[in-house]
Amino acid sequence: MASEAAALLVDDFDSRGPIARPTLHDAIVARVRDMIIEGELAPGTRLHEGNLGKMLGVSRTPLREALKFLVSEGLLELSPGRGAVVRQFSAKDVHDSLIVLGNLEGLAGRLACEHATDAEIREVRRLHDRMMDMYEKRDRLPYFKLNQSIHSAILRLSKNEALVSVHNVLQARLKRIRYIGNEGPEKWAGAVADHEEMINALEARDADRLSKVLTDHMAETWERVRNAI
Amino acid sequence: MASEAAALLVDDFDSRGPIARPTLHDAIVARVRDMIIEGELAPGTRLHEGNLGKMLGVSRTPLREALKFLVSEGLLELSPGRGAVVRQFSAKDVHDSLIVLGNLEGLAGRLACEHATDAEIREVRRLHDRMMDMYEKRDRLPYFKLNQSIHSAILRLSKNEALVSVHNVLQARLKRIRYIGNEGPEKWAGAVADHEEMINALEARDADRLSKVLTDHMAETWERVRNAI
DNA sequence: CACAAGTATTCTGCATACAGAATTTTGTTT
DNA sequence: AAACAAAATTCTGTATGCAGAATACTTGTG
Repeated sequence: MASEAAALLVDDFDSRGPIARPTLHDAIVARVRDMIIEGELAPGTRLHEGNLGKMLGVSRTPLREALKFLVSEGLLELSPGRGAVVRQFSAKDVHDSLIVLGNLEGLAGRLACEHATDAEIREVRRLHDRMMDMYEKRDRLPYFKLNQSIHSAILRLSKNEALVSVHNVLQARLKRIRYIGNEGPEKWAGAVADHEEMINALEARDADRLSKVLTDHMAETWERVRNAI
Repeated sequence: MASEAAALLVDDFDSRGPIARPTLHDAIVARVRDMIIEGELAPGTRLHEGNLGKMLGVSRTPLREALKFLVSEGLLELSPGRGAVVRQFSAKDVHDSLIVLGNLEGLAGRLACEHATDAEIREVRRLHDRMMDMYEKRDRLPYFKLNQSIHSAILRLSKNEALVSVHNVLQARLKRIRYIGNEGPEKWAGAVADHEEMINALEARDADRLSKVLTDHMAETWERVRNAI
């Protein structure tokens, strides 16, 4: 039973090495998180433990544990006596989060200039160039994904676990909104210009410049996204 | 049964108004969090669901849900097949977290200068003066608590929910360490001087100055705490 | 026909039961 | 006495059962 249920969710995994193998808990969390981010579970939706559990092929117990986890991440809200609800973010919530994200990315950029190796920076450059290719072709989805990768990479290069972790939490809350909020051509061009400056600043290890670009870039993200809320 | 268990943990609560009344879940989370922060559950301790549950007067189901919540907060780690363990923070973890906290408080100060009302700033001044009284008397515990209140107040005055929430998470992770890490007289004096500058900058609504003091103050916190790890 | 009260149903929150993994204890051999 | 193997025990992970709250439905009344 346990293994049957797990089979539906947990990918096969050859367990060499001491790496923690994915648990059912992790799989449920990841799955429900994706359902929220991709809009399958719209904000305000009340999560029905019975149905959702049947849908995922797990019983209520591990599902409820996963939901509590997502409550702590801020993706769900708990309404006592009536279970979990997909959290609604107001325009102010989004704006506030973007301000914090901008600040965190600014800090990450600063630290990355200090701690990244040359090889790591070259790797970001490769991501950047591939992203620019996609921009030339106006191929939105791969552009979007590479864009995300570049930001994640800069976070990772800060070599600051705590920073990565809080950034991820905030990022996850907004992912859905940023996913819908697709800018027009003019704004897209602006974003691309920002990215040119980012990679240049990183290669020059100019912490102040990189930090500023990243923070400002996030402020512009608000402009791109605000009317999509 | 449910109500009996709840009685052990959940304070009595007259339920007028639409304020969410504390649930057993919240009570367990708060209780275990406190046990970790106060060192009753030392880092590395493996949490025994049976014992801990009996101790708190709740069954394993809601306890496990609470533990998952605390895992997401970063206070516990999950070791598949062997339950939850109180997370150990390395010196680097603490340092990294303090850097992020410093940045967040800096941002909070900047925003507080913008958004706080005069009355709110006067309220912080009152906290500050009371704290200085406690410093004169060298009364450490109330000093410590007032100190925390001032920092929380500045966060709150930023009027940025997302900022408050990520700050709280990081703060909780370090609370235990900061609680032990009691500085000597020289460093204490330095911290007090920082606080003088903070309140002055806030009253002058000098965002740059307040932001800088807060960030630097956190860097000094590292010096005060580093040998306690 | 609208609406309120009472009833039936559904759903959450918690407790318990059970299987299998992890750990400890015990026994045996060298 | 040390080291290994096997058995017994404990503990986690999951499923299920049950009580009470929340919701939907039904029926009676103005």
